[in-house]
Amino acid sequence: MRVSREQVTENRRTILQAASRLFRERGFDAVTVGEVMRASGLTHGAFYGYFRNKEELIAEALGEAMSGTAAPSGDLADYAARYLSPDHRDDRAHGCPVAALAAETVRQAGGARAEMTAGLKRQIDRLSRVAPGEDDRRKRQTAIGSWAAMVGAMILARVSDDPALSDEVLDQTRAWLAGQGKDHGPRKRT
Amino acid sequence: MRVSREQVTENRRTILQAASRLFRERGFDAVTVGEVMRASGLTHGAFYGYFRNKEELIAEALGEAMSGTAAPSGDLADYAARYLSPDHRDDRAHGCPVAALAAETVRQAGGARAEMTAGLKRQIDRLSRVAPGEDDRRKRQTAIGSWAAMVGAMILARVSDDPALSDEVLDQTRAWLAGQGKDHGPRKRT
DNA sequence: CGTTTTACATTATGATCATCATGTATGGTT
DNA sequence: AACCATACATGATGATCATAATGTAAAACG
Repeated sequence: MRVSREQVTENRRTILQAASRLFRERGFDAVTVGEVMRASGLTHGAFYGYFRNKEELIAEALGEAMSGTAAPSGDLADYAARYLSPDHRDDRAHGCPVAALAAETVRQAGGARAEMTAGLKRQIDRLSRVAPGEDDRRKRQTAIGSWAAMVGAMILARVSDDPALSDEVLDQTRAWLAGQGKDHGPRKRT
Repeated sequence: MRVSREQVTENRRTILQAASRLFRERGFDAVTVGEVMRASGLTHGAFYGYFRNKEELIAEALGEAMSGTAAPSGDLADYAARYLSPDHRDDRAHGCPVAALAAETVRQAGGARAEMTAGLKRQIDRLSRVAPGEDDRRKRQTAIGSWAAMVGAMILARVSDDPALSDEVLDQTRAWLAGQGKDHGPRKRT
């Protein structure tokens, strides 16, 4: 052994965090196992002492990323304002794993999808708690709709190569959500 | 020549459509050039008579897919109801290229991003025309926010491996959008 | 009808990876 | 201090691709 027991558990964490960062930045396919290990200060070959294969790394790194998501502090509008910021748009590596990786996770093997689905449920539950609304059913609906809008807006803002359009998508979605969230008293009449 | 002039232009269309379908279904990376050609009834080698490289195919196929998007008929709620249907969720190959490919297009070379950005602008303009709202500014805001929610909800619904959650995301986003769209009279008070 | 052009199939070529095999040196253990 | 277990580095291996080179047969054209 070149490395103490503690080093090993620390290395595992390092690998997972490096992978989580790199995957969010460039996607699952574009990041090679060797690259993850290099970013962790180890060599390619050491990888298979930690994980059975790349698929397992992807699932665990995604779980890591999903767990690392900050719980909403403040109300839903505050959360949306932070989420829809240019800083978040420009820092994929440390940003929301759903916006960065959900579209690719669909085609990933079971483990990764399960991790993301579990993360989605947690996120919807947490947002439901801080969402405005009359009853729990309505709060949850607001949480789901708002969350979908946040994720979608981030993806659109990132893909646009026109900076003005990109900013507009973030700003207008934020304003639109704020307008939506304001009041929704009992609405009986058409 | 084994093939007439007409065949050549038809072959080009066939290749682009096959690529557009395959890319939406499985992503840019997972689809090989050989596969696209096989799906078009030709062999791998013939590809380079039609396109300079895979990058060029991706840009053109994406442009094809973005142009093929149906213009909204009816109001925004109708459009959202069709967009957020289980049929659309389950048929990536013929569905919205933005929901299927936007997240990967970010990392693609210039041409593909430009095609998608142009498509986004067209789509926002078209949705703005049918969006409810007092003035043009507000209609555009509603269009952007609603479009973001639709794209986001589709991505979330597709990644969820829990069918109940997947259906809930579609249903609740649709209902939430319908609620949002109802009325937004002049709102001055906090 | 003969010539030329070219779209295509076939077959390399070379790069990139994921995964595996082997040797080695050091921490753990008694 | 001596032995053992193992985490690691190094260096295959084999698969998968994108891209390119070459040959061929049929369309285009005079």
